[in-house]
Amino acid sequence: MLTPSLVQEITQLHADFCSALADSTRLLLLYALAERPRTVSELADELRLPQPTISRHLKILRERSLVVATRQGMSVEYALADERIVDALDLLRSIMRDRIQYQARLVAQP
Amino acid sequence: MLTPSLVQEITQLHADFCSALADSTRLLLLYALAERPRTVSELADELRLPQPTISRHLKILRERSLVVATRQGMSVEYALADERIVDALDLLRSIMRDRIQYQARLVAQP
DNA sequence: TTTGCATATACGCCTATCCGAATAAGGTTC
DNA sequence: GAACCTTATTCGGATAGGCGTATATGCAAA
Repeated sequence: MLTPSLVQEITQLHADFCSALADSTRLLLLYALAERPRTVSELADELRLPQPTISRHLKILRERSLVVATRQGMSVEYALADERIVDALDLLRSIMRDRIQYQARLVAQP
Repeated sequence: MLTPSLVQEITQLHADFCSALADSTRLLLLYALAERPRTVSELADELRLPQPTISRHLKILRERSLVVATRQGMSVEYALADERIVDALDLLRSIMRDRIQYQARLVAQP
């Protein structure tokens, strides 16, 4: 049953997390930060994207508490706010992989 | 390291799943279907949304293999394609809950 | 085959979001 | 405090995605 409180929580889940995950650049940022914290310019170098683009995406991730920022001297270091975020993404990836395998098996059927 | 194949996979993860999850109506549909399969009109009743709206969202979920459709007499029954989809969403929900608790604790600090 | 129910699609409009380019803001170093 | 480095923001234009309404399609029962 979709109780009002569940509806409310799912609405917030969308507003906070899911809509933030709906951009491939932001997914790449999260995976890059899953390895280790990085500064803005490091991220811009690694993703080969303009620095303003990176900053804009980091702002969205920061506002929704997916990443945290700490100043380190002249630069700002970003890190994942919760390691489990990539766990959730990895779970989706394995679902996706299994689906592809299943579809490939269907095609291979005589 | 963001290897080309990882970048490729994440790009597809976004295109297939994450962008499909970036709508609160679709999240509600997935949670409704997590309980039990339902027909289009049942879903429209439960979410109190127009039938074309439900059909449009179901099409998106179906195209990305998040749900599967089977005809049952005069109506069409939809079901989750993989139960783990809601597991991933539930993981995100618990991250969200923990974050809220953490922030509440910060505010409560003297 | 005609009628009717359930679902799917088309169209037009509106809003949200992304990007590139330019510029501002915040710290650090000298 | 002036110059510099890093990061953040703003602006305009382009695009994608959502919704309501109307309508089409697909089965099924008679």
